[in-house]
Amino acid sequence: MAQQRTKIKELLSNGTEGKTYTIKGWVRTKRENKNVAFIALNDGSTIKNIQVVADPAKTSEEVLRKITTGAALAIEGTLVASQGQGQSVELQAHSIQVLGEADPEKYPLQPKKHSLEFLREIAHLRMRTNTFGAVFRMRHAMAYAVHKFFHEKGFVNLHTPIITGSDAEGAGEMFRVTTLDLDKLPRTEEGKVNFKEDFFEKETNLTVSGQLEGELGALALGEIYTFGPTFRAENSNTSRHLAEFWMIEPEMAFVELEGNMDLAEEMLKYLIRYALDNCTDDLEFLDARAAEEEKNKPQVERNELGLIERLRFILDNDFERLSYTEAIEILKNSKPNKKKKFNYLIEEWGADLQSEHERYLVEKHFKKPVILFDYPAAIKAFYMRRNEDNKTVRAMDILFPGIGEIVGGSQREERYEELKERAAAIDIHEEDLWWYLETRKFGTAPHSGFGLGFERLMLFVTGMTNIRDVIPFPRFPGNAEF
RNA sequence: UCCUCAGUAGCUCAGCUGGUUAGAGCAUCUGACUGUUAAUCAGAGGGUCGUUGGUUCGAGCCCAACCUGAGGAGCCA
Repeated sequence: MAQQRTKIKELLSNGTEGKTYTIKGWVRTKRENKNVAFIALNDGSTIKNIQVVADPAKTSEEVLRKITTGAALAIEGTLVASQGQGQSVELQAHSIQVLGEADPEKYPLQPKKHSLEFLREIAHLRMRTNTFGAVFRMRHAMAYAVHKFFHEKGFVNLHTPIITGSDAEGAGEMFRVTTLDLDKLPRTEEGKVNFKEDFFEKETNLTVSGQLEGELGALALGEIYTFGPTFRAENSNTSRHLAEFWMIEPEMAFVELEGNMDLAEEMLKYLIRYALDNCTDDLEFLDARAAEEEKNKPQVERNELGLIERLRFILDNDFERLSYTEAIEILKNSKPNKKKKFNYLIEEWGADLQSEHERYLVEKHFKKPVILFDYPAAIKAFYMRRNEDNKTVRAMDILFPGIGEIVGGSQREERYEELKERAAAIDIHEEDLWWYLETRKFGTAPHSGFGLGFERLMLFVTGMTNIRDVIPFPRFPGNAEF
């Protein structure tokens, strides 16, 4: 078996009939009788299996017995036209080597449908299934497409820190980073923990956003983006939140809110087009899978469009852009509001929108992605650019059907005095954020950016419905297994 | 964190009004079958009914607490 292995994807698309190949992979199923054995082998390079045909007369009984679902095999054989129906070519095995057995009594993945909940509990093995193989191949394709998109547009990939010393953004609970001995914490004279003795000689946490550092980059390099892990210690138990997730945060100098919205829409469409163009096999599988799931849902909850149709729909339609104020008007006059069907009724300007309101706008009223902008300052972050009306800020959220908020961004407050004032109003001390404020002192300029939740994009693109199923090893309250 | 629902074989589930020895499909194993497609047919093995406590002559079923999971809400990406 000196020959180099050929990946199954390559073999199926470019293999030459009559030639000898070596393939390596894992058994999905084996079917056999006295005269012939069929092995469906998968190596992860594609969702497709190759059918290996083995002659029981030429294969030892011991080897044949060890070929069970999950076993790793190395096979040398000749690629031939298939005599059966389901595939055009198959590999006629000359020799089969069992690299690793998988005890069929104990191996949890058997050739049958498993629930996603069960597979989540065996995340170390779930990537061997069709569904998760497809999802994680697509996750790679999307990550690659993100870098490709920004590279082509001349953005610089800026690596912002994962450990941060500023608790300033106030974007929720953070994970503490420390090397202090928790059993013997050093104390100050007032009895508080003395962080002067900690590794960084100050309190440090895992980042909740690379935005503030990203802005520093944009105000030097022009256009930057970050793409890295982000951490929130919120006690969130939903199908849309993770404690550790990946976020893409572009930041552009000399760009105002409209350009920001343009970039976000262009990017989302680019990524979705990339999926349609490059992940055909996996998408077709996931499309069929989602259609199967739909059948089990009551009529009212079913999607009007299938997965691939939904992706095409995004490409063919402009996102609906409307101000918060316009959205409130629509919601105020909507049927569910008038008939008091909303749990939270919309009565006046200034109310924060609930999930049910966002869903109504996206799924019922406009039936396409919606970009909401110019929100009340009171419900948005301190760093967002204040409008001339003095009550709204240049914020924008992109809402997607079935997912909700996929992008959140804004034009940033570039005026020193205004920014300082707004930071102080929510008790952020100047000495903690001096470096951020200084960019407004020296050569400040209008600039904008947003954050795109990578896993939320993955939900949309794969048709999966739980965010824990689009990241290989999900982190959420009470769970850091694997 | 809150609300709702669920936890029975490896997996997905049924289990009547509380009543004798807890069932099915798939998976696994054995046998049969000359090319199968999650093969088919026949048979077999497989259970601390989430945990703890309670009610009762008797609990898979009723009650309580806890644990785990799902859906929804909040926080947000």
